[in-house]
Amino acid sequence: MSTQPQLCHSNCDDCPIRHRAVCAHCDKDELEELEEIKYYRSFEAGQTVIWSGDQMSFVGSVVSGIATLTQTMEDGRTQMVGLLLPSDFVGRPGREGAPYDVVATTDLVMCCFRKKPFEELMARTPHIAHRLLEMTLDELDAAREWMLVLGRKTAREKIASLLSIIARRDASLTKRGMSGPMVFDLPLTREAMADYLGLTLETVSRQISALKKDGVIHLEGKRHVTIPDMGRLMEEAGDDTDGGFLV
Amino acid sequence: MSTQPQLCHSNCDDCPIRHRAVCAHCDKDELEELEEIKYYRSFEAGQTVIWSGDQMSFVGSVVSGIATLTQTMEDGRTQMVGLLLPSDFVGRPGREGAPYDVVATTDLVMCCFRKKPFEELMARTPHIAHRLLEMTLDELDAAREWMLVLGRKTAREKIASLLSIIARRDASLTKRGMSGPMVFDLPLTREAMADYLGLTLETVSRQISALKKDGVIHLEGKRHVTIPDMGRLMEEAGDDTDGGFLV
DNA sequence: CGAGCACTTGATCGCTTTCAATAGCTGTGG
DNA sequence: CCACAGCTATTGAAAGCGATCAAGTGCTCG
Repeated sequence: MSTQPQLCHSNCDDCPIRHRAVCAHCDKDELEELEEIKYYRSFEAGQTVIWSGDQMSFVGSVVSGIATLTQTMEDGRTQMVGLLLPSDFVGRPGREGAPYDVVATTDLVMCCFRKKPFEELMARTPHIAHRLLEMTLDELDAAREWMLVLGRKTAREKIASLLSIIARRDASLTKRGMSGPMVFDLPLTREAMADYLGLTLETVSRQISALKKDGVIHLEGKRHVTIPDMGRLMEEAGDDTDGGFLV
Repeated sequence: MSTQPQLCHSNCDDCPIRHRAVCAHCDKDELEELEEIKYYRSFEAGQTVIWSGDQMSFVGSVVSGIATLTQTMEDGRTQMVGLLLPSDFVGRPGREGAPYDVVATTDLVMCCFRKKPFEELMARTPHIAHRLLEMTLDELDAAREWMLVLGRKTAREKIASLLSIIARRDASLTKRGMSGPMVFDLPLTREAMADYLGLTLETVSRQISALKKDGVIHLEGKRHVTIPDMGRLMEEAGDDTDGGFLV
């Protein structure tokens, strides 16, 4: 919170999220228009990117790092409602205020577009509007999957679900497959996992210990996870063990 | 389940959802194109409109009645993930299979478009694509609000939240304001409410009784609700009591 | 009048929360 | 180098809330 966001610069050609972000379908001309209204911002782990209720002056994509969307009740209870990974889009064209807090949970780089020009560009660029619709539909699917987790799964199933989501995303980013053991680092604290799953951090800790004791996962330190058998984990999550291998 | 869907016909000009549905921004020409690929279908209360996993041959709008989107786990636990009211859109252009069961909870009339032609039309009709993006963003907001309810609210707060959502929607449909007592009929069974809120139907019943005993709501029969003080209900829901009066 | 359905209410159980203590790690300063 | 603060995480014990199991009510329809 004490340091200012830092500015840096980069090029769309060697952008790591070029083919997955909101600009994925853009051709050369469209990309040039985007370049004119774009700028990069960096945030440190823990920094708040956008405060709920604030006016939003920009929209943009996560380039690297992880951010969360959270809602807070008056008495302090909080629920995470979005987990933003590289290529995910932040902001809602056509809306004024930000409805949720956006917080960087790791060091974060964002590719930002000034909101007004972006909206105008979108109005005359079907490639962007179309891609944004696609991405919004994906987010809606993820939110609905998440609702099943929140509403109907046990604490143990919730943890297993979250681990399997992170494992699959990690596999798709690093392009390792889903056969054989999967290894990754948890990008979230126990408290953030609790906010994701509608649990307390104590319950998260207990269930992770239990999964470890039962051999469903292995832990090195607090964050480094190995999953020896992905099918086993998905059974624990209460998910179909078959199908769903394309991410 | 025993009867077939019935077909009927109507005109866009006197369509009750003309100004709110996916076609809201369409001009005369666009509307004519839509008319060519549109047809109406009726469903009886309890009928399944779309089975999860099926190919979808159409997309469309709810004209009248109420439908639900639900997910089911292998062991039978179910979670409602969408509540479809008049003007809401069903289906996802660009996707093949249906990810959720769509069930009519009341008698239902839908305005359907054949999927393939609709997708083609959408590709060259920004008005439609733009409106669909707007509606999808609204749905995403609703889903995220819902996630807070599922993850962090008590049973009593969940019931109060659902009642306040239904009350507000009813007020916006019937164009009565939110001042003074609000009166409406519950469109959901106790079981459907439980599926919506991630509770059991017994808990729903108990909490409704409790809210009634405490004078937060009045009941005539099982379904007819009067809310003497909307502010009080919103306090019970754990929501901000101020602001948020535009629906 | 009885079957079926939606709903209510009661008693008990058990999972998750709450409260509390402790461990392990990192960075700071005497 | 060690003491200590601050943070994250683990673990234990007890309490509470919602689930489960089980009757029972009231209504509609045949």
